[in-house]
Amino acid sequence: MKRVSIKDIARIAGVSVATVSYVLNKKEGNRISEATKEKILEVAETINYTPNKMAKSLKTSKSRLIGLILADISNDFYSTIARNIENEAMKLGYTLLIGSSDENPEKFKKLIELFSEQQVDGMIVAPVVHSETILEKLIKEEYPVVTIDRYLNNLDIPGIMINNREISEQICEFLVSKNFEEIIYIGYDTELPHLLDREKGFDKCMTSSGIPCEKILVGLENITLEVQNGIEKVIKTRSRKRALYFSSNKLAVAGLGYLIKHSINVPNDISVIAFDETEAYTLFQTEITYVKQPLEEMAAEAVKILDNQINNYIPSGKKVIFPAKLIEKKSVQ
Amino acid sequence: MKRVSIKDIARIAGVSVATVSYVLNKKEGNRISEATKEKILEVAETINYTPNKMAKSLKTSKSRLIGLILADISNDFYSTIARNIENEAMKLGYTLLIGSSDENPEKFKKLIELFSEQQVDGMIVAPVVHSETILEKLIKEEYPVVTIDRYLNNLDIPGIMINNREISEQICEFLVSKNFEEIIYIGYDTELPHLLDREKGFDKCMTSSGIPCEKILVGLENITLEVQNGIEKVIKTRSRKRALYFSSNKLAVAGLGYLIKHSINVPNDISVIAFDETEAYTLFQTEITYVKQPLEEMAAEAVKILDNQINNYIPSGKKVIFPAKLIEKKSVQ
DNA sequence: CTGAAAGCGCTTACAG
DNA sequence: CTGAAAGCGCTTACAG
Repeated sequence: MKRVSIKDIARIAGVSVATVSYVLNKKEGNRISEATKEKILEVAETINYTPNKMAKSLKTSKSRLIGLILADISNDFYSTIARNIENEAMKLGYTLLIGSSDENPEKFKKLIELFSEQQVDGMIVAPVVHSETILEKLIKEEYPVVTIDRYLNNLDIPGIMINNREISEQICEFLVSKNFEEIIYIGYDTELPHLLDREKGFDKCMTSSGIPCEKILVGLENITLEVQNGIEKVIKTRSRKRALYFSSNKLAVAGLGYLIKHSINVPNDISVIAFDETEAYTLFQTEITYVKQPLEEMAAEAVKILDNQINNYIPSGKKVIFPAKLIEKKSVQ
Repeated sequence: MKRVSIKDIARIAGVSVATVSYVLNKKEGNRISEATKEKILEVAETINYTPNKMAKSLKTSKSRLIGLILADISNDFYSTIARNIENEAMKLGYTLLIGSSDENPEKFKKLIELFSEQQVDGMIVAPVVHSETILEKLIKEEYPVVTIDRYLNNLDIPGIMINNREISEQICEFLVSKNFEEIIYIGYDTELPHLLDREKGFDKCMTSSGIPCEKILVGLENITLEVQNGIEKVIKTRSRKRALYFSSNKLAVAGLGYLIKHSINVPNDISVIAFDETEAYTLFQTEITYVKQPLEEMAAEAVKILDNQINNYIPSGKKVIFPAKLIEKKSVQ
């Protein structure tokens, strides 16, 4: 795999590497004669020249690389974010490095280090718990970083998120208005602030409404079993008009899987509302009422802010908050 | 974002950059005294040194970067592949660049060029139609490339795939053994060889069995509508014992969505068998009988072969063919 | 045990 | 209109 370089072009065309560099980068501005210009382009073409962006990056300190760290690229929700970010990044001429953290702070840190050694111009990350230290180190170095989906307390990094607490309250108010006798929140047992916000929204509304409620909180992994056991236990008590509120797509899929398996009809036997979209909902017997995050707009904004930071770094902890939307279908009655 | 370099360490520690490089890379082999070694490590730590992999790559011509090109990273099937490749690549110390081709040869070419300019050590790609030229160019340059999931005719690149034709025949034989009066294949109208293989398997078995069959072939995009119209048309004719054979997860999701919407019961009204796994199946009323590809093993093998090619390039068109497995559930009766 | 020097493939002020 | 030269941050044979 012998690479051809600007030097080869220069030699063959009988000019200096400087001249070659100027015409290849279209920075001649009338400096170079048409003749040499054509010659150089022709040689580049025939010897099949591919520019070495590493060398360029080394010289210019700009890599046109962006690092993206999400919890798990094989999760619907994150792969949709990744895809939208890919599209936006490509538009601006960036190439994407991707890594999955698996909610593991060690892995998260490892990825940050890997990407920063790789000289990415900036990163878009969904931070995990206990990743404050590594992120603080990054901002101390004025490394452009933007968070997406999640945020961490006391961390001044620009971020893109939704109005978690408010939309959660809205969901609950919506459920309250339907006169349920019991509302069950299925969430994560976690310290991630954006998830706690969803829980807080639930708590607040439930307290003020006085409707009996229950919470099933599961670990971030192996959720299927925990969710199903949780639902089973709660449902065993005497029959009531109940609603299940799933605070993520994965939780919803786990829960709906249980309902299907046990022939529990939605919404006749129980109502369901869920966070996030997923293709899986389309195969469920009942169209699911869910909370839609504007992922495309969020991705676009994340890339835009990151690009701005890359071009002109300004310390900032500004959060851009997108309103999520409750999409009413047929799973709540 | 001022970067600290090996030079800074050398200056502060009062040694040469060569010495610093040796201890940082653990290539001292007794050359360096414990004292200077410690000193260097200490300085590196305190001034927060991050190695510049680009500079290293430039010098060594090894980037430890792998480019991954799939059709669409937001598609379940591909994001699972991506995740598995990520895991394997990380184990071997590679970092992943990712891009989606959207089945578009121009985009595919663009990504290949981008990645090769970025000096990736190798690429794992799911080639699209009409991507022969760009891939041939790559192999002429002895650039390590491995295909996954798909392959192209007359293209000598190592590849990982499943036994598409054989498993498709098996599926059909399985259906034939169930005495269906009509079997309907839902596939893509495409030239992609691995998909044609699935169709050929179907054709062969159907011809020999003599059972009436039908094919619904849809374009690679906007499949939902086409699949649903196709099924609707076929189903209108007088009632028979029918089976639907979906040749991809996306087609299956589109088709099952139609069945759900029209309250067509599986397997009582119609049987269903599908290629690939997807989370969505778990929310369908009936457990879907499907073809499982060993994606984890395939990803591991792809990375392994690529790594071998990177370490010691050998022109090869060898295909590693993994057997797919028919997982019998309850959607065929 | 350690350092000076060349060089990877580029860009870009500077000089002519 | 064009080129010589320095330098980005590294590695590595070579010399001592």
